[in-house]
Amino acid sequence: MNTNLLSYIKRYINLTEQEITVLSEHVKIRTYLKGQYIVQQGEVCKYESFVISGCAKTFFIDTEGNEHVVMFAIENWWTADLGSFITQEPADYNVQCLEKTTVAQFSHESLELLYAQIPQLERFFRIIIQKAYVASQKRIVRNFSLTAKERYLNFRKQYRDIEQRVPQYLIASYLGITKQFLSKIRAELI
Amino acid sequence: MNTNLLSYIKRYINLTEQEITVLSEHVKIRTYLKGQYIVQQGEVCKYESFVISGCAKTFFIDTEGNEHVVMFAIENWWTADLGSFITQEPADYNVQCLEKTTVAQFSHESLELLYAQIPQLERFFRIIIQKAYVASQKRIVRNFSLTAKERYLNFRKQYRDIEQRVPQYLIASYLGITKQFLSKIRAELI
DNA sequence: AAAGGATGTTCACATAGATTAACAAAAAGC
DNA sequence: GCTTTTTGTTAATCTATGTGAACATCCTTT
Repeated sequence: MNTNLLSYIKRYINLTEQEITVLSEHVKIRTYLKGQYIVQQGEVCKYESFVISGCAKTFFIDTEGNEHVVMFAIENWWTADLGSFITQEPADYNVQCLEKTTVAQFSHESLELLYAQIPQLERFFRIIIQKAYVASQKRIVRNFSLTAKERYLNFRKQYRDIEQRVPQYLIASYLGITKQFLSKIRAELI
Repeated sequence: MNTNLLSYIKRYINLTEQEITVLSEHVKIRTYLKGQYIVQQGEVCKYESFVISGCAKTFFIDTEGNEHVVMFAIENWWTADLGSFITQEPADYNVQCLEKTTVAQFSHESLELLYAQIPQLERFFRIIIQKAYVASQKRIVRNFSLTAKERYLNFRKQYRDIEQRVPQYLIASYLGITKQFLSKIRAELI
């Protein structure tokens, strides 16, 4: 059983040795190379993935063929197309690795089995999702009430570790602006 | 025990008669008049509220004093400042009734007690929040990839029942545009 | 070291949507 | 029924951000 994942789970719930064993039997560790896809738009999202090491972006291609970055995931973050995972219908998003990335994966069937065998996991995932939901709402609010420059500064403050690792044009996409405009903002800040 | 709430919960989990009794002991039914606040920015959000009848808006006032509508809630929707409810810290948002509104409320303490006594509720709220999270992510995506007109059309299609009940300028605020620009879009559509 | 691709910058011009202000229409109060 | 308040519209002007194209850097790979 991966220690990163285990200590992450233990922040929220307590598990017995036996439960940990059950859990570990249903988690699959997998490593993807830079550029590989964990989830592909149009295919069913098979796993919820916990990032052990590396970095991935979630994005989609709109009707005009433009790429939009929805989120990034680094160590100790979860990534998936949750809508697709829940309903087992085709994904709206892609998840692609920006570096060599190792993840711990839960399949849909495994997770349902685990919920039945370790009811505490319902609590664990409820808490995780609650936090993600709150963060998501805050992002909506920021997008409406802040300028591009303010959003960029906020991003830098909140995700400095991500900012160091991913190219500017992906950050621009995440912020909902063009790379040229981000470049202009960065120039102004010096 | 309110029938709306009960049948809503039964869509996701099965409860015994005894569990329903426990549940009903911890739910408070309350009616607010038009204009009253269920949650106030700056105060701790005491309840998660399930709307039985009526309509409410969630909004916040930014540093320039402008109001931004974050979401609406009508029959069978939940409303709260979830971030504040979870952490029991001051709320970022207001929830104000747009009509006379009756809600079923769960306090933080009640809910923790209920989770302990009816573990299935963890599952129920996990599922609810997962759906809310997915919807929230989709909204972020729409805000980035669609024009104001497209967002308005999408809103009309998805929330026709809300569109009928709330003034245009609140819809404009929800969409992140001015009421004047929404008016222009509406004129174009005829 | 040269060549090629990925990434970042600058600038001129275009546009979606904001702002201000005036007015129209509908709803609520008296 | 008339007045006041709330809600919705129109139009002129302004601004934040997008678009396209050219160029500059910086990694890779050979």
